Amino acid sequence: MTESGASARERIVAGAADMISRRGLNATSIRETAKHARAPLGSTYHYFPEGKQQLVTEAVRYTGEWTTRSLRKELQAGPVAGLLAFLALWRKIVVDSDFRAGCPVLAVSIEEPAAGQTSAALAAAADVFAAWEGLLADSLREHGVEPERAAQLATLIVAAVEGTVAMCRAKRSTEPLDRTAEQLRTLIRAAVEG
Amino acid sequence: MTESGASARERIVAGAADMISRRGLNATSIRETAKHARAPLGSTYHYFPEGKQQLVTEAVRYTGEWTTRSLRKELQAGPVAGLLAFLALWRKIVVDSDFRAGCPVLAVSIEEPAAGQTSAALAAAADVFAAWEGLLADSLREHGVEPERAAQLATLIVAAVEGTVAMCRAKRSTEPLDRTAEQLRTLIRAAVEG
DNA sequence: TCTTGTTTATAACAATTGTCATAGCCTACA
DNA sequence: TGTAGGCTATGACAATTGTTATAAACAAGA
Repeated sequence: MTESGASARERIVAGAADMISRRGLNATSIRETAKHARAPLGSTYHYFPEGKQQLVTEAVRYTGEWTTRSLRKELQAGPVAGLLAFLALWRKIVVDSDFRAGCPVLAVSIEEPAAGQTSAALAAAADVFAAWEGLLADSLREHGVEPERAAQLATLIVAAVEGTVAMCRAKRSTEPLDRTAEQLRTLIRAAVEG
Repeated sequence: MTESGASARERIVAGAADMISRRGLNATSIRETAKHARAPLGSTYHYFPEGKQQLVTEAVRYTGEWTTRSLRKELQAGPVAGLLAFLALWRKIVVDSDFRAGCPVLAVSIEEPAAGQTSAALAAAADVFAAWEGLLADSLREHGVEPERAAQLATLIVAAVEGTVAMCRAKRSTEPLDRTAEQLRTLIRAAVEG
């Protein structure tokens, strides 16, 4: 295994996730992904013999893993802290990219799979959403929120964050994030205390 | 002016909006848009001399117009009724398309404009979001919600709905919409009554 | 050193993309 | 009837797409 910094394979996956988060799924070509990772095109099909579908699926999972790790860690300080960290994570991506990048999981979710077949990448996206919701719902329940309300709130939080990030990109402003953050924070606080 | 049902121009715009809502911006080609509208490719560049950029921009505005019209009408019965109608509108699109279609405005928002230039379509998307937020915030204020809270709530609602539609597509289920609907409804009710 | 398996390097393929040009049709008005 | 202008039809262009094939370079173990 040849290493140069991270492995070439990992660089390709991470680069694909970044490019998908900017341009969307279909506008991200394997050639440019390889170039972006300074890996040759041949290597891409060596590492991902099932082609683009496989690469995209792994990119979604990759994004899911590190965001989930971050969310789980921050939730140890309670649901409000977890929410704020989750928001901060996406805010950084949006701001650092000058409003050009967002969430690759969302990007994959809104591009129709090719005719007839169900997409592995889409299933991976659903899993990531479910993981986030699960972590948030668990934390809320641990802080006294009844199960059904916790599940509803978790879904609302994930959906609102994803939608807000997209709105920030369109408006080229972080104001939507500020507003959503404020409302979600008071909402969680009320649920936990009530 | 040759009419066949709606004008060819309008058919092209509406078809483009539908295709973008399924496949995303970059995967929607002008050729297929024309075919989908049963219009010749030549006509597309006749009606939209500025090319794809213009067509996409008009598709976003088109979507914005009829959703805004619907939202404004339903809000006359109060903010909760408006919310429910807004949710029902998107639910119908998601369900009728077997979880393949979503919101074209969101789709345009998350695909990076070509290097350096700012995209007219992206600006149109921002306008649509702002229009929805404005209508919701106005209604909330009219029902006694203080201005800042109304604005925050309006942003949260739009973001949550957009995010939820995407989650429904990934999961191939309307459950996210059910959960979000429930939470947003009680949230609005509390704000209006409080 | 020789050999085996991983990685890279190139080239080619059919298909599709946005865009443009040009020639024809076809309707409406004089 | 004729003529102008909106619309259609068709074809071409360079570029890019996903994918496959093939051969060279390379690494490490025998």
